[in-house]
Amino acid sequence: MATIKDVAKKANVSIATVSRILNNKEGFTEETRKKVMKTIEELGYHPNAVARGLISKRTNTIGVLVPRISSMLVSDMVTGIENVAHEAGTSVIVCHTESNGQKTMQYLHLLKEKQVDGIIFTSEVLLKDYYEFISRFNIPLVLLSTESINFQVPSVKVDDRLASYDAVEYLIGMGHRKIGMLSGNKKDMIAGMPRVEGFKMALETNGVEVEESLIEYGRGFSYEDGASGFERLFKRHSDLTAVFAASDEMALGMISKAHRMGISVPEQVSVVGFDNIAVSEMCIPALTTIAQPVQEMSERAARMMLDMINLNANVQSSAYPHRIVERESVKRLK
Amino acid sequence: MATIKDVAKKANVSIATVSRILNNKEGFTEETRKKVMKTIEELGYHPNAVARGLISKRTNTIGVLVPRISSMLVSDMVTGIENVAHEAGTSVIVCHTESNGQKTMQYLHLLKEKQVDGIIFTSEVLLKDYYEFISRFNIPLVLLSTESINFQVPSVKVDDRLASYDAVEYLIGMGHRKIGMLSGNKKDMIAGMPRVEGFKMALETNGVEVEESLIEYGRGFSYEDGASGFERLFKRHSDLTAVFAASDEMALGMISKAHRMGISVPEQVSVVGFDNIAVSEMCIPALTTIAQPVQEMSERAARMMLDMINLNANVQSSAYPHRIVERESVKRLK
DNA sequence: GCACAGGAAGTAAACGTTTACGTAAAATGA
DNA sequence: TCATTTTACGTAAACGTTTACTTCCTGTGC
Repeated sequence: MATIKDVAKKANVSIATVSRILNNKEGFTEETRKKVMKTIEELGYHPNAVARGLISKRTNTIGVLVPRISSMLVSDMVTGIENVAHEAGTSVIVCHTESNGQKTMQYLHLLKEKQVDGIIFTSEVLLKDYYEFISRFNIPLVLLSTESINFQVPSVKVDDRLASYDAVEYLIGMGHRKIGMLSGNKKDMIAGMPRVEGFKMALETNGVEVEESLIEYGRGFSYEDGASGFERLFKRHSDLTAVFAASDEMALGMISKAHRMGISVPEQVSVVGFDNIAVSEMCIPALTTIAQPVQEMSERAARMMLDMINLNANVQSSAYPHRIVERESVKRLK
Repeated sequence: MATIKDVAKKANVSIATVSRILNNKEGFTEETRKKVMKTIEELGYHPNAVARGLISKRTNTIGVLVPRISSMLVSDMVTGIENVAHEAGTSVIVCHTESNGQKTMQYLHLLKEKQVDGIIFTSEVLLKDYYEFISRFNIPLVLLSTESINFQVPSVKVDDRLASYDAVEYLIGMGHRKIGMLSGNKKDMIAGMPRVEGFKMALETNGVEVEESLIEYGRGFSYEDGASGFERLFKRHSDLTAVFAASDEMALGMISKAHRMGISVPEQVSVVGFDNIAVSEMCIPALTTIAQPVQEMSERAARMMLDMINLNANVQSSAYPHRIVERESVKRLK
């Protein structure tokens, strides 16, 4: 395989000159540039990024940690990040942590060894161990679709509490009073708790009594959680007219289960979801949901990362606006 | 940041010894091992994979090229590959080619510069340029969910023609005669043409006349393609009782459009899809479809890749069995 | 004609590892 | 006990770049 030395020898220049030419560093004439470029072409030479990385301490690579949540959400995030990263000449290594602490630590070690320029951590609680490891080595870090309460780390996310509040208020506006909630994991401080709080707040603010039994907690935010959760919820409250689901997948699970139980959506019970994943508009009835601009947010996170890396910038966390996407899963009560 | 030199100095040994210990290379006593490990711990030393990669010519990294097809399929593939790769201590760099030839070549250059140990190319036609570039540098290559007719490259995929044949024969078995097809891109030699051929073959074999107008070609395999395709198809043949869609997303698009047109699935028209993506069982009606064991296939591809890299093995292409997943989108005609 | 600025190019060190080779001491065998 | 093998470890080169420092040359101003 041709190296910079081969090019230098064949072109009768020093390797420094070749390097300068490749990096546009001034100190050569147009004539030698042409000559060198020609022999590069002839030899089919490609610079070795590993060698370059060794000396420049830059690998042009970032790591992205994703948990085992909705594969669609994850896919959107990775795509968004990868797009802007690639634009800037940097690659992304994906790491599926499966929400497993041990595996996550393993990945962090790996990424550190690989000398990634930065890490984007998504959709999960940033544990102390993670944070300490990352900051000990001064690796730039940004959080996507999550945030840290204990540590100061730039993040990109929507205001979950507020989004949830709006969703429920929307239902109330449509005439619903008896509203249930399909929540994710109770212990999730990011997407769990805040959404429940928003739910309660919306009810209270609008003078609807809050009953704990109207909230059904799931293991996670999956289709399965939504389906089984709804069954239990409905058993307790067969008179509810609407449900707010903490994720679109849960909403889909609920719709499916309702269908099987002979309950029609939205005629008998309305539902609004959360996330606006691609399929939410593909299903029947098309899902009314809270949209997170995931692609945009991901791109933002990537850009923040790049700024931290290249400009050593002190980036700010940014809250993204959610919005309600009205489709067909909510019925207006007279 | 601590390097191997720091460790060596602090532990009073040579760097060679530290290296040997870290790589289990024999040539040290248990005593010195303990001593060295202790100072590694104290210094918080982590080996630098870049330096290691430079000399060992191994980066423990592979590149995965994915096109802009169903984000769910892509997600499953990447997950499958990443899982087994990580198991073996290698990372994966994802590259979204967006089915863009120029961008793909860019990525190939990038991956070569980054000295990846191998490349997994998915779901797309392997162009001559791609192949030549990759093979010129002797980069191990495996194809996932695609294959090459002109070049000999190990691949993992299902037999599209056969799968398609089975799908259509299934419909015939359910009493359907007037069957339309929603195909993807006509020019796609991998997932386009073969599936159409399977469709025709099944009809012929079962004594049903084949009409070209029963086939509607799309731009790709998307939801949109399915929706608009069905509308045109139905305009030509309002008497069809079943449709075979070349992808689940297309099938979903069709169902949605049918719903809007006041046509009920499966009562008036049945449909079978292709892929068995996660949401196909979440929708209403749940989709009857041809399942490709994507996760399994992806894992297989990754394992093949690792074998090529580590054992220099001469791996064999493997065809994976598809199967029909019967759900609720097909009605039996008496 | 000379001092000197400035540009083009070369030299060599450095980045953090792995590893072939060398060496001294310990273990083995007779 | 001595010769020989084995073991534990050190030395230094190599991997393919970037870059600080140097050198050489051309041109400029006086």
